[in-house]
Amino acid sequence: MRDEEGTAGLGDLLMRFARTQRRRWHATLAPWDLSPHQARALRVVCMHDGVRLSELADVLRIAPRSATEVADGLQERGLVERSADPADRRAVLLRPTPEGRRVQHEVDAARAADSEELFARLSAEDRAALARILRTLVD
Amino acid sequence: MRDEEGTAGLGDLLMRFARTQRRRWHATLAPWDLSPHQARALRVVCMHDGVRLSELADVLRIAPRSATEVADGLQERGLVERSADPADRRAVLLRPTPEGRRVQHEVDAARAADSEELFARLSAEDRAALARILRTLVD
DNA sequence: GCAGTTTGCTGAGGCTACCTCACCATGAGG
DNA sequence: CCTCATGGTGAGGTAGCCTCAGCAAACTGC
Repeated sequence: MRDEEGTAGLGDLLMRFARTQRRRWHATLAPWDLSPHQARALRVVCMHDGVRLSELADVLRIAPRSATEVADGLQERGLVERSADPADRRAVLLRPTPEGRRVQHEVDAARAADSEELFARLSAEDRAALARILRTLVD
Repeated sequence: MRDEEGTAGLGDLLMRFARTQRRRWHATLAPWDLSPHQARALRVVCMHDGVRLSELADVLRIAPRSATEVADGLQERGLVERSADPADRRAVLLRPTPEGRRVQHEVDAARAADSEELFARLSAEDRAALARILRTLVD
């Protein structure tokens, strides 16, 4: 464009690659029939081992009501279970089931493998540079 | 994670930043009440000046039926108009209206400004490196 | 030419993933 | 206690996709 290779081009490039990556992630998730949000939620639940719905909503950046639905989906598949929060009887704690943990590990491995494949064409230096630059941007 | 800083971390970083960028783009678009797809479509229509719905569907990577809806949205706002393709009377050519061109320029400028702000913390070298690396990945 | 197939668009209808609003139960602070 | 804030959920709505069927126009082979 008439942009002498400015930041707009950078943004486009990034968006474009992110789209590819998202598409691939979606495909990676297909065997387990999980949506990206569900996979992220499962991950969070497995990490913290006992997550409130409101926290989940916060992490996923969706409305609390929508977190209920994500949790429903995972619970239907038997990957998490709702339990009472001993500290607050209003709250619901999401905990992973053994099956949930298993699936989470599988998904994690699949994702890592796919990521590896995706970034394979990059040299070690470029990976390091990319990581450094992205960290600067995310800060 | 237990990933000795492998590519999974890279993918996460990228996704995370892409999310930020997407959110910002969405916010940038708010004044014109356009969806990302509509903005992309408007851009394509302005670029090529005469785009078939099927081409649009192709570029946006959505089903042809959905391209009709995107076009409907832009037409309702008076940004594009449907005209007959002289070469194929089945086809519909999307053309920008003067208003459409105006809006497209404004959106483009807003996007460039936002992008500039977003990447401001990067040195010129880092921008160049990022662009090079992303181009490698996109190839 | 002209039947048969393909192509370009769109109406109808459905799904998913969001949302807001209203509600209930519980907790926290005068 | 009485009020107000908070955590989750039922009800109901919307946006943006999809598939499928249908129609008109364009190709294709005989």
